[in-house]
Amino acid sequence: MRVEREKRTIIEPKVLKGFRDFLPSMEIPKKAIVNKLEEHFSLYGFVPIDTPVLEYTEVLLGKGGGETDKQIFHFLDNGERDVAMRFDLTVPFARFLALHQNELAFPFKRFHINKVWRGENPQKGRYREFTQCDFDIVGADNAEADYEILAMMESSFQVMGVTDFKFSVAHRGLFNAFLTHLGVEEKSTEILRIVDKLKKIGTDEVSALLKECTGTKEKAEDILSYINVENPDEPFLTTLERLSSLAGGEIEHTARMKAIYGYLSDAGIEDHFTLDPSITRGLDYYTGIVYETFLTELPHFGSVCSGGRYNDLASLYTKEQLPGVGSSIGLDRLLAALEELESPVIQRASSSDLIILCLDESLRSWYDQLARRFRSEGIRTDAYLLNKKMGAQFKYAEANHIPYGLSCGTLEKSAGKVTLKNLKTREMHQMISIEEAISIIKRN
RNA sequence: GUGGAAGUAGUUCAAUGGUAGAGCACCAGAUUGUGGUUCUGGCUGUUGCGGGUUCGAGCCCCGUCUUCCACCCCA
Repeated sequence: MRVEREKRTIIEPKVLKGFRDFLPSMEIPKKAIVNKLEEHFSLYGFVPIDTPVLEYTEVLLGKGGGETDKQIFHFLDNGERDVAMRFDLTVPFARFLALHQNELAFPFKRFHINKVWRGENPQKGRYREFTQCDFDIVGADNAEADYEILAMMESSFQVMGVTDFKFSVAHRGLFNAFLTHLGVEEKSTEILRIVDKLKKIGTDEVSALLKECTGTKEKAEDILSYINVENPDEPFLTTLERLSSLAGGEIEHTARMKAIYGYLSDAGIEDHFTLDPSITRGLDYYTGIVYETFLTELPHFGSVCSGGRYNDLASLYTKEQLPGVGSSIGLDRLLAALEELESPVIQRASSSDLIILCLDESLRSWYDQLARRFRSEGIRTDAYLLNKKMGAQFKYAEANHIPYGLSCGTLEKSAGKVTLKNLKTREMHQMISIEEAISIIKRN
C-alpha cells in the first residue's frame, strides 16, 4: 500500500496565473461583505439576477469587435460554438434586458454579484478572475436614478465598514459638449484616454499628448484647463459652473448635475463626492455621469467602485431604448486593499461567536444541547470535536478568532449554569445563567 | 500581449561554486477546572520547475512557470 503510494506520480497542485484560492481568512470576510451588500441592496428595492458564465462571443463583443481591448477568454465549445466567458456583468445584463424586457417591470433595479474573467496581465489588486458587485437602474433617465446609485454607493461603503474613501464624479456628456464646442469631437475617444491618465503621468505629459492629438497648442491648453482643477477645494457647484461655461454655456447636462448634487446635499452626504473632470472612464458606452472610487490611503490601487450612465447600451440587442445607470464594486481589489491596510474588516473575521470547550467527554450530549440553545439565538456556536487538553482547545479558538468560550463541567451542569470566558481578555464569568451568557455575547 | 525585477521550510531571512541553516510558527511530552512564562524532544526542503556548464550548482548560463512593477486596459 505504502509502496504503491510512493510510486504514484503526484500532480503539481498549481493554479493558473491571475486565478486564486481563497482561504477561510479571506473567504469569511468576503462572504460577510457579500451578505451585507445583498441585504443592503434589497433595502433599496433592488432584486438579484444571474446570467450564464458563458455567452456567445458575438454577444459579448458587440458590433465593434475590439476583442484585444477586452482581453476576453474565448474558445470553441464541444459543439464548435464560438463562446466566451463574461468579462463584466454589464454587457450580459444588456443582453438579458433585450431578451426579457417584456417580463420586467420598469424602472428595473437589479443587483448582480458574481465572478468575471479577463485575460489581462495580473498585478496587485488585478486578477484574471474577480468578483464584481453590480447594481443598476434601467428605464429611468433622470437625476433621481443617478442620485439613487450614488447614494447606494455611499451607504454600501458604510455598510462594508470601509471608511476612508472618496467618490470622484464627472459627466461624460458635458465633456463631449465641451469637445464639440472646441471642434475636436471626432478625436473624443483618444482625448478621453489621454485625459484619464492625468493622475498617473502628470500635467506635462498629458499636455504633450494632447498637443500631438489635437494638433494645436491652444486646444491642448483648453482641454487642460477643463480637466485640471487648480484648486482641489473648489466647491462642487463652482467647478460645475466653470465647466459649463467652458463647454459654451451647456444647459442640459449642467442642470442634471446640479439636481444630483442637490439631492446629495439634502441627504447630507455631499462631502464624499468630488467633481473631478479628469475622470472620463475608458469604456465608450457612457453618456452621462461617470464616477470612480478611491481609497484615501491607497490611491494607486485604482478605482474600487466605478460606473456611470449609459443610455443606449441595450441598443446592441434591441430597438427599444433602455437608459441605464449603474455602478460596480470590485470586491477582490477592495479586499486586497483592505488586507494591505490591515483593516479590521478582514482581521476581525471569525469562524464563530462562541466555542463550547470540551472539559468532560461524558458531557457531550449536554454540550450539544447548550450549542442548540445558543444557535437558536442566532449565535454562531462551534462545539469542539476532539478530546484534547485545554491548551490545544484555546489555540484552536484563537486561530479561528473566536471571541468567547463556554467552559463547563459537572459543577455547571448540576447547577444549571454555565461559565463563559472572554478568550481575548481571559475574563471569566463563572456560574452565570444561559440567558446572561447570551446577552454578554450579543452585547459584543 | 510587450518590457523589467524576484522566487530557499508554514512564515521572515541566512548560506566565497564545496555537507542547506536560524528565529518565529507548528507537532508531541511534562504541569494545570482552564491557553500568554519555562523545560524536553520532534517535524517541515526534489532551494518554483526543466535542461546546460562544472569534479561539484541555492549561487553561473538557457528555457519555462508564478509573483511583483511598468506599458495597455480597467474592478
